Amino acid sequence: MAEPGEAAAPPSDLLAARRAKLEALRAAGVEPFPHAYPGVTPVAEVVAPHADLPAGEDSEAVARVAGRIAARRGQGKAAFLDLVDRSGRLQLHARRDVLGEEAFERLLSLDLGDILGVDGLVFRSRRGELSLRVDDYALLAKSLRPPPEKHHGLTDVETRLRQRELDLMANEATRDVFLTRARIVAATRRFLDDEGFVEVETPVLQPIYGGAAARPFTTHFNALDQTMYLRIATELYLKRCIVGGLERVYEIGKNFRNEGLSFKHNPEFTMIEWYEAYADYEVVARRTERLVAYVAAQAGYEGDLDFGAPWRRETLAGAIEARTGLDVLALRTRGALAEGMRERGMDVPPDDGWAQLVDLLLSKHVEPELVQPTFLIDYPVELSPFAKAHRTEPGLVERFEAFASGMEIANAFSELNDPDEQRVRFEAQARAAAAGDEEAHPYDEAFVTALEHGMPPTGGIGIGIDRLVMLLTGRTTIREVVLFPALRR
RNA sequence: GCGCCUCUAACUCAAUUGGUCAGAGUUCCGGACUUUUAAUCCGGCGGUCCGGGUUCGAUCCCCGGGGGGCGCACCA
Repeated sequence: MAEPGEAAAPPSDLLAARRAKLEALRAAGVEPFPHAYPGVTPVAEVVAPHADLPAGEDSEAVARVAGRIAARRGQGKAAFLDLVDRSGRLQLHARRDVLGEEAFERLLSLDLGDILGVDGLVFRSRRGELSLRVDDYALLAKSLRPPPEKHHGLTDVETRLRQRELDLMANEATRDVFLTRARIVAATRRFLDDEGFVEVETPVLQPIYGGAAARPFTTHFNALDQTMYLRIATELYLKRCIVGGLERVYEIGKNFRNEGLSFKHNPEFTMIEWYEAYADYEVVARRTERLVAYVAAQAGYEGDLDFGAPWRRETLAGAIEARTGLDVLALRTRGALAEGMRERGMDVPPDDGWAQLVDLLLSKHVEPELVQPTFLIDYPVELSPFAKAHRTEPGLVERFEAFASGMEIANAFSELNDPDEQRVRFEAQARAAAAGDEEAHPYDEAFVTALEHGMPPTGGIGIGIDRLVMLLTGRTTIREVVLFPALRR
């Protein structure tokens, strides 16, 4: 790989040849980087109306298209070029008797990867390919580097991720993923907007982070000479919006967590959180089912996951017992649960408390089994500092997480709105922090003060958009659904 | 952070497991060709991630470094 800071410029005369052409074009009075090319029609819209045009016949339609030259097949006094734009690919037929010798030769001297605009007549070739006869053309931008291999595309994972523009250029499947991602986000907004939610924007740069168990990215605000954090969740500010009376709010945005990379973790990732007054977690669960089913349909999802409501529901404790035989609610001390785990031959991390062991059992023995969309409900309070106590089960809170394809995709609660109880929870987190838990929640007095003004009963949820996109596009790593994922340097 | 694997032309791949074998296709250059579509045909340019070491000789072996992949750890 190239050294940092140095252009990745191999000593190749491929580059010199392209630069020489650039200068030759300028010398001939051709502007290689013109300002605009108005009136372009996507090639898919050029092709669509002519499905019935017989082979070998001209239409009466002319069109202006633009895109990148992807292939060229010379024929002496004529040539075919393939033009690719966002919507598809279209064959061009250039003829010397139509263009004249100079324009024809100049067109053929262009390189693969150059951006070209064309006016021409729609026809179908003898071999049946819908094509455009080039009547006039303009170079719209000269490409000074060779594009990826035209048959095999670009396969090198590192190049695909570091130079996503080349991946998008060469691989239609990559373009499809990100177009689908855009549809998923748009459909999510549409769904919530139609149900009376207000989209808001809360601070990304925060004096105190909170709302999740994670280590933050830390930075410094020079003007105030104070430490700032990139948010790890939008939760606390959104609940302050509920206190303020907005009643139904959502935010789609990036969160940042200073944790490891994996197929399902990127340090910055997109989350939607919504909060609705007067709702509990059951109301939120039902809305989640409808939202995801709607989004999947809008994204054209045709895979094996059935997002139709209702999703399967299991209690967390029941799910663990069914798969390990351990009743974590009966083994309610660290010692008892650890003993039970050891009896079954499981390793017990020495520093984990009871709640961490429950979390471990969940992630090791339950989560991977949850392929079809499933809600796990009713979590231990120790794992859930912002969730309201369960109305009938002592020691539990009203919380669910949603899973699919063995991966968590959402986390929701009946929100804790008792400020005194919230203060107690923060104090417990502070003790955990003092004991060395780097992911304990910092005490957020501004949030508690807000709760003291009175927050209505509220249900809230966070859904990982990247993971949802993974499910709906059939990708198995988050890097395939994030345009520019985190890589070393 | 740990373990395993990996790095050959701009791109997609092959080869040697120490010795005139670093090769093919794409791209690009030159030539032929007015309905091709991985167009075809002829000729040409171009390379072993970096730094050390062993050796008569290293792309191949050893050490160190860098990038990447997978797994683990971490991570609601």
